Amino acid sequence: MATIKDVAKLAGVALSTASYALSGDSRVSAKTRAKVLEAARQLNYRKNGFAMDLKRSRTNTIALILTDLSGPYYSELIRSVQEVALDNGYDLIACSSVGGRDSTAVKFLREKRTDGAIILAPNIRDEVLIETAGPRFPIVIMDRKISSEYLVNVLVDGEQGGYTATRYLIESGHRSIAYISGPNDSYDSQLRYQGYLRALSEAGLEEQSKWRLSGNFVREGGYNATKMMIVQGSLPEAVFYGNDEMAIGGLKAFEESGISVPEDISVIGFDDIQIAEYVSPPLTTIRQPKSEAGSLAAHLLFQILSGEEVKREYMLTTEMVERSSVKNISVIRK
Amino acid sequence: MATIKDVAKLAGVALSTASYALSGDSRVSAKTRAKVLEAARQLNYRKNGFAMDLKRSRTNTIALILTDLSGPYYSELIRSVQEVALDNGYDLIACSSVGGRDSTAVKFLREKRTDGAIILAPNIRDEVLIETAGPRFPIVIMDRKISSEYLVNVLVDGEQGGYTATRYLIESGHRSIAYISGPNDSYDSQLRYQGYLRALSEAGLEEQSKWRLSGNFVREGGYNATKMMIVQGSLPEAVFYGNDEMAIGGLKAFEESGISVPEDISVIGFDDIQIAEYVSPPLTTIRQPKSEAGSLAAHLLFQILSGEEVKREYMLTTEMVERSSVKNISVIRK
DNA sequence: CTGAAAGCGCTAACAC
DNA sequence: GTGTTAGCGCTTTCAG
Repeated sequence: MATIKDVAKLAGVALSTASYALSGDSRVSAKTRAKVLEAARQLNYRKNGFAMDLKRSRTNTIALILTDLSGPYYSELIRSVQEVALDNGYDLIACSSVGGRDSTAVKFLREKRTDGAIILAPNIRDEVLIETAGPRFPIVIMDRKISSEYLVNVLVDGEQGGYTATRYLIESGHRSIAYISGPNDSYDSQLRYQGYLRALSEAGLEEQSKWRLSGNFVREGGYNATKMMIVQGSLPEAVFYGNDEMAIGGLKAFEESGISVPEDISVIGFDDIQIAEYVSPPLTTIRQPKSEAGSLAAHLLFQILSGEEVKREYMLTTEMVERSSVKNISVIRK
Repeated sequence: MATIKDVAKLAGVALSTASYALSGDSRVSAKTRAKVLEAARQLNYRKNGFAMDLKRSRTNTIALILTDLSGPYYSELIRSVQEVALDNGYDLIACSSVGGRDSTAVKFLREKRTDGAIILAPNIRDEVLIETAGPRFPIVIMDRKISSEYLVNVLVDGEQGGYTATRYLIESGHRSIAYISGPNDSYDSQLRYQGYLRALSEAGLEEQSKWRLSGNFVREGGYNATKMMIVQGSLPEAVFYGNDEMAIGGLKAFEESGISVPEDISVIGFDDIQIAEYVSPPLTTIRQPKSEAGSLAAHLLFQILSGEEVKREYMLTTEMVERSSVKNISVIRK
């Protein structure tokens, strides 16, 4: 691999001149620059990124850390982060946190291979984040609330969202409402559940333990939980799925059992992933402001990087999206 | 930021001893190691990844380069690449190629910030790839066919897939079949189109130009193209969408217009993305072996990295997935 | 087992 | 304008 030294030698100039020419410094004459560029071309010279980063001690790159690089939920968010990064002239890399403490994500964090990071990976422990963040390495956390210096939280009000969803179901005349949760240790799932409970108790309704199932936030889990409810024989009037993926799994389970949504049972999801409007029936759900959250997170990172002050916590709100998976049965009741 | 030098000083040992201790070299005594580790802890020492990479001149990281970090199609593929990378003790980062020659992807490629790369980004030009690949930097290309030293192709037989899809439609009794294509410059779209044409001509059918529309491989595009066909007034008996996303958009357009699938018109997609079986009706489609392709690509990369010889090109085949969006009307014809 | 020293490839003073 | 030089932080010979 040719180095800048080789280029300088071939061009017959000093090392630094080559460096200047290559980075377009105005000091070098056009003629010299041409010579250097030509030499670089001949040698198929490629600058070594690490050497540069090491020297500069900044990378011009931020990391987006995700538990799983796949998954529909993240799509919009990634896109918005991407956009903001590009606008700011920064590069963005996505790393996965699968593998726990040996994961790429943790390694990149610990070794500070980027200038900052946005975290959406519940499996990374709080301490790692707290230890890693610093005045020269800002971190924006989107998947939980941690109060610590140098850590900024961008959150979505899941409690309110859970409350809104449940409330909507109740106002549509439903009295028995199941909640299919995400993983038990999920911050988001817990918040939504709190909201669900609040709406229930406000309406004088009691939670029934047989109607609290876990679906792990995945389609398959929603499907299984729903099947289980069906097999048990007693169905609620409505079910609130902790996210859209599980709701979609649930829809399939209902369909397979000849139970029609929303005629026989109402369904509401959470997130408003892109596919939600394409399933049948189109899914009524609680929209999370994914793009907004992503943009905000990225903007905050760049603000910190450029020395501006930002708040420690930002709370975004959800929004009800009415489609066709919930039926208003309050009239029938009368 | 504390450096290894500070650690060595605090621990009262030489620089190299600290380095050895930190990397677990067996040369240092347990006692010394403990001293060093303790000093590192006290200083909250973090090794500088770049310095290490620079010295070692390898990164232990591979890059997966995607046009768009989002999108459902990639999910499974990413997951399988991830898995193989983890198994091989390598890190994986995903970079986007949006932004063309200024994109993160191109920068990482040119500056060789990883040990190798897997490409799934049609917007990166052939030359960039050819110039970048080398004996010390293997590249696996999944989105087109390029013959060049150091470049390995992992392809899916789209022509055969397009043929199979169309053939299936014809055998189910359909005589007029539309094709909704991806972008015109898409290698994949072209291949599928070739297969479509082959099946058509083999059956003595003619392609009708009014039934060749472009949907750009996105849901919205499929929706619009379908709407356009509907507005034009004359519908084919079946439509072959270049990918599932467009087919799902099409399904929605049909539903909105009161045209029922598959009773009034048959629909077939391509890819078999996860959601395909959850839409209504469940989508009949051509399955691309996404996980297999991802695993293979990653395995090849590691084989090359460890000095093994591999073939230049690997071709994977597709598979028909029969669900409910195609109706057999051949009986009716008789 | 430990320590001194030589760079990895590059940038950025600083002197000419 | 151009060249000399001192490191960035780390690994790794090579002597002791």
